[in-house]
Amino acid sequence: MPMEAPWKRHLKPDGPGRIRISKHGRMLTDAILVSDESHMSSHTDDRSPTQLVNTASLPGIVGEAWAMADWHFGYGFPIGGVVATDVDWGEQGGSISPGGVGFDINCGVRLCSTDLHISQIDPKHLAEELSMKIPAGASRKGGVPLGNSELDEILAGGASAAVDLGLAEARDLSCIESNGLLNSENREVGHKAMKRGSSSLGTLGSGNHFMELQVVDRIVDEEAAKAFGLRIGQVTAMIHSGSRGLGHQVCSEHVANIESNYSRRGDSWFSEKWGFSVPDRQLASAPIHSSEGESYFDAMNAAGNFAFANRSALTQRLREVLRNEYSVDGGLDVVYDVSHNIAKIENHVIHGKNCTCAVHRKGATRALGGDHPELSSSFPLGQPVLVPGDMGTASWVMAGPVNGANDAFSSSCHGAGRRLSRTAAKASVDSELLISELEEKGIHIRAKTPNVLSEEAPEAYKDVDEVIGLTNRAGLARPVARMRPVSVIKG
DNA sequence: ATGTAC
Repeated sequence: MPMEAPWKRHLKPDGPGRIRISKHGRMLTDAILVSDESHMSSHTDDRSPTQLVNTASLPGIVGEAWAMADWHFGYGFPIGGVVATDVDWGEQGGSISPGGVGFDINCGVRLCSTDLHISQIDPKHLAEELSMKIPAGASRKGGVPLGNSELDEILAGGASAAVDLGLAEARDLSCIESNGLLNSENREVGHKAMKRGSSSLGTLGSGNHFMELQVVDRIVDEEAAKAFGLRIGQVTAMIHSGSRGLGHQVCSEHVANIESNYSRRGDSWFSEKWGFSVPDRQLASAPIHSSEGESYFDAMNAAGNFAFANRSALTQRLREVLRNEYSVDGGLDVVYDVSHNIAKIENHVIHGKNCTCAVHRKGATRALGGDHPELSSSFPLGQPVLVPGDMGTASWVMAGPVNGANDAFSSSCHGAGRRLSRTAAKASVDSELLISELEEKGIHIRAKTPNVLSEEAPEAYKDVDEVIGLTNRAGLARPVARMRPVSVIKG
């Protein structure tokens, strides 16, 4: 008989949509799962709450360790995890950990609105056109070739550098998280990562990445939907992609570098250099003000800028396709663009005290209140929170609070969350059958690799509507509008 | 997620 996971004896309901794991063992803080009894019981894998519990022992952690409603198993940290550390903790600051951000640095979602009504488009034809014009799949084929100086401009300037290079529109910038720009002073991105970035800009990638045309099929919050420029029957476009091989390379190198400072000590991993101890080697972290910590943070931001530019370049390709079909570009505007794999320095009030902290969001979306200075009064009803579901069901737009911050360091879920592992999904789903089933539902899908389709099948994901409901009940973000897919491009 | 193994 396998031993029961210790956290199971420390669970207690903590209001609607929240289950608290009280501090026990090596935890420095409590942990909170956005979940309820029925949602909990649908999870047969105990490993991700164990991962969440492990993160609560990161040096310098503040508040609680959170798992958003779409939590599932990840590298060290659970996906859906939100962990904040005090940047002024100890001699060199609290933890910064590459595992708390993920391999696809600044993977994120962009939602675009159009002037088109669903009755004006031919989704099957557009799926075909998009599949020919949007570079997708694991290769870099079709990406924008960049010289080293151009690539460095992107790493320094993010989405605005994409505008300068003619790969994006200036009017899009104010509708991107952090205006599409993260501060990277040194851009210490190795030559391998530079090479991988030299021809992958403007490519979708593989796995759960996609470009999708959708139709707004439900409005829950009329006022916010109107403010976001959304209405029933309208065609929208959603792009889910990240920093491609460049970000992956940056993460791999820094994971290796930081992990190399840890060695086994009893049942945990210890860094002599920093006096840090973590229960899992994959949680390896460096003090944020150490040279390793600063170097990772700076390179992570550079890779994050690449991801903003990548989603910008993909938007431009989408505009070209629409321009070919209609006289103009379909009136395509960016509603918002969010990151769901990033660590950011933010000010928060924790148990009544102000704290500058490094908020790690790994598979979690920022959800700022409408009065936050960054939104500069453009979203008075709360920051748009973009939640892609699965390709056979729907995606959602939510909104952060009207005022102030939510309890999870202003964070929300980032998707439906995986129910089946990639391998389990591949074993149980026939991709040909899936294509015809989706076609019958009016969803036209084009994929570079059939295997990806099985991995991404609707049954591989949790019910997105349930995840949205939990997030709402937990008081993190409120649902605004639901979009149903009609044309889907996969890698 | 990923030049899905250097």
